[in-house]
Amino acid sequence: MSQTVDRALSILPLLAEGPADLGQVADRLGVHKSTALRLLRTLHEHGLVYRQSDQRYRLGARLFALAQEAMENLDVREIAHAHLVRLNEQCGHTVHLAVYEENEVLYIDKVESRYPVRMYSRIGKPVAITVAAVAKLLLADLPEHERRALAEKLDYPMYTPRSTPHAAAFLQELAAVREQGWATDLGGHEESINCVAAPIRGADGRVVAAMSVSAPNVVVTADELLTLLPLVRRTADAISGEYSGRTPAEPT
Amino acid sequence: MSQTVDRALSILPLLAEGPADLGQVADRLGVHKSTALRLLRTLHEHGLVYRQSDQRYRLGARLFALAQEAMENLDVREIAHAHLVRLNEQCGHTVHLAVYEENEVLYIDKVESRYPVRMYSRIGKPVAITVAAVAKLLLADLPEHERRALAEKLDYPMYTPRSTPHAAAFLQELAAVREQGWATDLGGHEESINCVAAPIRGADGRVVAAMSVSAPNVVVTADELLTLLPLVRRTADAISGEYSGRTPAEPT
DNA sequence: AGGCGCGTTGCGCATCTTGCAACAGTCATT
DNA sequence: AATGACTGTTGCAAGATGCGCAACGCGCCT
Repeated sequence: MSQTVDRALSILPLLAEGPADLGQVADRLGVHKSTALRLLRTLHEHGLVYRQSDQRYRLGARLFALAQEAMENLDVREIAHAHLVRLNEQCGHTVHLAVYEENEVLYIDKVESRYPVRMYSRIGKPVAITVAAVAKLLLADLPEHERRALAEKLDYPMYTPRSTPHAAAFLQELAAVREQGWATDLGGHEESINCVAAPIRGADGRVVAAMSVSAPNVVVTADELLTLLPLVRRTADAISGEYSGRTPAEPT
Repeated sequence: MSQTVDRALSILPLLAEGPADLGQVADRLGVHKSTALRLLRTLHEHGLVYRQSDQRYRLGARLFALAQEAMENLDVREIAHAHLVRLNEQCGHTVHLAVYEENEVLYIDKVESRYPVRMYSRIGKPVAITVAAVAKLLLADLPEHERRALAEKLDYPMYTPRSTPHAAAFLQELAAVREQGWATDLGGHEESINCVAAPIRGADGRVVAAMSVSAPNVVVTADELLTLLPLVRRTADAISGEYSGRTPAEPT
């Protein structure tokens, strides 16, 4: 809506792919070099862009700081963290917390497994939305039309033979998840990794976040992991209670 | 330099403090509501800003994704990661990788301790620049005038009695670090936590990153931690060699 | 030396942004 | 139920602001 800002912001994803010099930026924006220069300068002043020694531009440090601050300010995250740690102490596996936002599901907290074999994931990284257990819970709670629209729009990459293959299957899965109130991912993303997840609800019953426990086959079988379901659900409910203000946590 | 972009970007740190509604944003920017609205819309389209259910604005998901991508593209990080993991396997403690950029030092990678007691830190979080071992190494390598200017400008918070108290002491410490080629932080940030750090150098000998091993007193004493110094330095040198192209790592 | 490529600057024109004023919802109050 | 206050939203005209051009400076390679 605002041309100048629009152009300036378009630089960011472009630089996310890797460093670029002034000419490249100007070209890919379709503007004159002098224009690109002024935009980059402004971005630079705000620390969103960094000029490395070879004069090329990279994304800057303030971006990390911003993302960090933003994350710390999420109320769910703050409330949930202690519960996640406790759950990790009890079962030892990797625990994740995720939220849905604008067609994406992303991890906003994580407690690492205490077993030597760990799964790869990073806070802030968008989740494999068609297969992850937490994603299923978050999407299952969207209003009907929004859910359908999103499902149609998504790609369905076959990470493994057990990945969700297409929109129809996904919507069916979401319906089931919505019914049962919990979700799993059994080798749908990485062949040897299973997850169990439960929803965290706000005062109005809407799902505001989802949490999961993940573990590789080599540590526990899928069946063994499923025995943790009650524990996971109890933890999620405890967080829900505290988040919606029903259970006043210990004062801070 | 570009007014519109400047204003738009000023919204981000503002929202980082917490959600705000249109009026608040307009006020703090000192512009008309309609102006603020258009800026927010543009930010929204790019996903940098999210509109939560109560209509207030928050920082958006794409910000995380961008920060994430930016991090993944740092060459040092990519090269170093395997080495950090190996070091962690050997000593079991928390391993950090940090870089300097525009007056800040920030962690760009981390391998968690395998001991139950862990220190708190997060990738992307700015480091306590006046006390952290990695910060000392990175700043010690700055050109004389820049180093001095920065030292004068910094705050020197007394996290503990052993924190660096003022610029003079800091500059002296940096000189020593520069000489010996490694650095420590013995309880300068958290009373019970010690770190040993070593520099990673590019082909031209400049310090491009720094890595450290950290452990709380309850796990190993400072003296015991210091016995790891040779190992840390060897790891750092290995990364330096690979980064500067001298040691061609296994092909990707 | 010469030429090429890149980043940088000043400037006039036109565009895009701005603030206004009026409108449309939503909620609380009377 | 009607009133008022509040917030977010739209169309518009005036002019400040960002735009591309062309020329310059600089380092690098031939």
